[in-house]
Amino acid sequence: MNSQDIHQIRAFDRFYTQTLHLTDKYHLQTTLTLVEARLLLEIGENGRDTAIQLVQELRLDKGYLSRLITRLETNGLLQRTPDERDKRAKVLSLTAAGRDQLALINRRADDQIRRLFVDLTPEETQRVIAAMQVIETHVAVDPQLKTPNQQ
Amino acid sequence: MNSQDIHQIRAFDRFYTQTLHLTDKYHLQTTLTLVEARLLLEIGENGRDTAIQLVQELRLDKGYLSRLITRLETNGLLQRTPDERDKRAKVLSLTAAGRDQLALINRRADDQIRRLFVDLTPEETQRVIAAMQVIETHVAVDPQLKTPNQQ
DNA sequence: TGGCGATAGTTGCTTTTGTCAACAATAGAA
DNA sequence: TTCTATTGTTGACAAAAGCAACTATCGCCA
Repeated sequence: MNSQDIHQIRAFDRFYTQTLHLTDKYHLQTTLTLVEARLLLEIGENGRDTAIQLVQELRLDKGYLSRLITRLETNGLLQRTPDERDKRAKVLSLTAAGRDQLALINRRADDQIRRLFVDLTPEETQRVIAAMQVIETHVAVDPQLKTPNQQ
Repeated sequence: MNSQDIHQIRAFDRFYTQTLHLTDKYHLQTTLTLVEARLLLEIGENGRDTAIQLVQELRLDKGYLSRLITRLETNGLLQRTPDERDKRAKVLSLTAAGRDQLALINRRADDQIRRLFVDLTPEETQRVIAAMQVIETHVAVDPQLKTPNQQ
């Protein structure tokens, strides 16, 4: 792999981060911060999450997470219910309002994707999607991801 | 563009953000924060930057930026020299130490890319790069990027 | 069974990061 | 010249994130 290749890949990285500006994708025009949106997403998709699972999946400090959850609970977006089997743990789930909020976020994210592809012909769109699949199936997962550095 | 397409694209986004974990790419194992690394990168590549240009390019608050620059200057990584033509402005440039640090960051970023591609055959690598180019040439730039929201 | 190290979550405290507004100095146009 | 816009700095503050100590519970095992 020569340095020209690396240069191109890094250029793509920059392009992708800027264009898709992944950082503010989900919480666009909601009152939620990015982390809160990610929390909602995670809890909403997975169903029965517990705080420690989120700490691992989202790589957050547990104290920080605890406060985030409290905030979302205060805002009525999720609820903590005691875990029957493990009385230390609390199972997190979205309220109806939380599901609404999540649906809104998803709709916005979908819209954003649609806008990015609006000028492409169906053929071009398919080419891009195919290209994404090529990348996804070939590029290895960075091993550093597997060694969480949070407490 | 159907919802299945959108779903795939969003899945790719998640994959890409996580795998490349773009957020901590540049400052890996250096003493610099992400923003500082981006600053160094920007100044290093562009040569004769001025604070206001960085405000626009990196979309930072100018007060915040001012302090960041001070910090990097204190650490001996860059210097401010008075602009001849505009006495309000100061031209920013890397010191030798700054260039060293930047080189280190670049080396680390390159290494990370290399690690991600290490298991691919040369042919697969070329396919991925080609796929990236397909995406890059087809996907539109998000118009929101063109309307800076910083002061 | 009960004692003990590990785990889940909360809380207080601190640091880091980012925002906002006011300000001085200079630029540039009327 | 005078007035407004621009560049950069600073102070005050708010939000985000991290660290460490603590409680309650778990689960192992002697």
